Order: sequence, then structure tokens, then C-alpha cells
Amino acid sequence: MPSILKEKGPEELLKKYHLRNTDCRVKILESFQQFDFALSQGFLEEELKHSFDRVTIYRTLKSFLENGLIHKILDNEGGIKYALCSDDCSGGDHHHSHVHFKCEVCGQTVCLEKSTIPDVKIPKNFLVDEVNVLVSGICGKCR
Amino acid sequence: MPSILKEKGPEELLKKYHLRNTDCRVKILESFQQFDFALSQGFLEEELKHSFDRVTIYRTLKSFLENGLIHKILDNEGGIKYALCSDDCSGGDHHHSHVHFKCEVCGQTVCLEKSTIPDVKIPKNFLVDEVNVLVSGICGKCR
DNA sequence: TTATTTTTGCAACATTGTTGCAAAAATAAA
DNA sequence: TTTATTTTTGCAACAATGTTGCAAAAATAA
Ligand SMILES: [Zn+2]
Ligand SMILES: [Zn+2]
Ligand SMILES: [Zn+2]
Ligand SMILES: [Zn+2]
Repeated sequence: MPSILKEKGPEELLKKYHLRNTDCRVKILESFQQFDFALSQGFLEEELKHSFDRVTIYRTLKSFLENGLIHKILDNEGGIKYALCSDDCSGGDHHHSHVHFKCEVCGQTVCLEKSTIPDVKIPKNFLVDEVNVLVSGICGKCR
Repeated sequence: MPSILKEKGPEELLKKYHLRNTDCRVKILESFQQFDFALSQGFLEEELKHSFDRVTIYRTLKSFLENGLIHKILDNEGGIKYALCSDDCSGGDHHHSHVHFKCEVCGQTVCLEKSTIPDVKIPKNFLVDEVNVLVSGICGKCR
């Protein structure tokens, strides 16, 4: 869990990842560090509405994703969310093995870093690249 | 696996599920029976473009979902897909425990009825309702 | 300080989700 | 079989999100 992405300052992170230091990127990184749940593009748009265009936010997320600063989280309503990477995902080569949990009450999705992806048996002629697990239910806070 | 949804005729199914027998519903059920992979709304729209309005297709899927004829399948690109239910999901109370596989080459998603959802360890103060597993990689056909 | 490269905002368009409403179709009742 | 009732459909309309092109602005390199 001790990920530099969650600990170092946004400006330092951008330098480390060879991304230019811009207001939008700093603000978005700050948002990810500030909230302890996964963020959707819509959430960030709302959060930064008066500061940046939605296309800029869209492109920033895309860039962060490609460079391994954030990872994508599936959603059962179609709307994808994002969270800071914990492992080393530099170069956009993501290596996550944790489960995601979506609360049906508060709607928040969180990374359960301690819940590792279990083994899934797949027909032997299939080649597995990635396994995504989304658990839905009620989170600790909402019970 | 021997699900009536995959074996009985569309008209019979509609009667069984107390849904009115309409052209659109029959055609959509036929499509689900015809293809051995999960279908997206967009795919059905393309398939039935000249026959039905996209809102009707949207509502038909919603109705099938609520009545337990089809189940929702997560997708890592945000676009949700659907497949016929295999277990008894009447009343929209879905009871699935199989894994879904999305091929990164052909883009098709399939139900792996024989790959059951493994146990996932979740913090004990969390309440689990449903577990969705999406495996991506390369399917048998595409290797 | 200037030149180069990247990022941003804006316009524009595509796809999907969603609702309201009146017309059409399906089923129930007479 | 005809009429009444209920449901479904098509269409208009709007929201959210994804996506690209392009010129202006900003960041970095020279
Ligand atoms: Zn990652
Ligand atoms: Zn995560
Ligand atoms: Zn089901
Ligand atoms: Zn399935």
C-alpha cells in the first residue's frame, strides 16, 4: 500500500512520470489523494467545473491511465471509475491484483487492496490477460 | 445449463414470463438464442435497425432484465452487454455464479457457465450482495 | 529570450441512457 | 366478435459520456 502516488505531492509525481506540470493535472491528482474512494469523470467535472473543460479532464484521465498513475475500475452501471495505482504501473502496464467493492447505498467504489484476486478456472484453450472482480453490497460505513 | 431460455421458442417464453407477445421481443429473444456471445444494445440496434426504434430495444432489454430473462455483463470499456439467464432468475432476482470472459481480439464476451465465481475475502464489516468477475484475454477461437 | 513541444478550450459530432406522450398493438372483457 | 382496458411502441427531446480537430495558450527546451 505504501504507494508513492498516495504520498508524494502532485508536482513531484508529475515530474517522476515525465508529465508536464499543469494546473489541471495537479488538481486532479489532489482530488484522487483527497478522496478515499474511486472517482468518476463526472465527479471530477463537478469538482473542477469552474476551472477546467470536461475534455481536458477526459484527456487528463486518459493520460494518467496510459502512464500508470491511475487504474480503471469496472462498474455495474456502465460508468467507469478511477483510482490511484498502488503497485508499479509505470508505462501504463498495470499490475493490480486487488478486488473492488461498490456500495449499493452510498454508491462509492473502493479498492480493497488486501482482498486479492482469487484464482479463476478458465477453459485451457483460453489465454488470460486480466481478471477484474467487482463486489457489490453494503460497505462498512453504510451498515 | 439446460435453460429453458435457450431452448424454448420466444413466444412460449414470453407467455411463461407473463410478457406480451410483440415482434420486438420475439426478435430480440431470437437474437440472443442465435448468437453464442453476449449482445450489447448497440449490436441489437444494428441487427434490428430497420425494424425497431432504439428506445424500444432499450426498453425491451430493461424489461427482460427486470423479469429475469437476461443478465447484465460488465465490460472494461464501459459498454454493458447482456446474455440469457441460465438459472432461475424469475422476478428479476438473478442468481448467477459464473464468470464472464471478454476476448481482446474478437471483442466478444461469453458466459463461462462452468467457471464458477471463486470465494472473495472481504472485510468482515462489509455485506456482500453480488460478485462480478470479468476475465479478459484471448478466447479459444482467436488463438 | 526565443524556439519547440505539449496541453488546453472550444466546437462538433457519436453513442448510450432516459423520460413523456400520443398512437398503435395486445390482451381482457363483454 | 366487438369493445374496453392495459401495455408497448415510435418519436421528440434532453443528459451524460466518449472522441476528434484545431488554433491559442502554456510549459519546457534551447
Ligand atoms: Zn495501475
Ligand atoms: Zn483499485
Ligand atoms: Zn439472471
Ligand atoms: Zn453470464
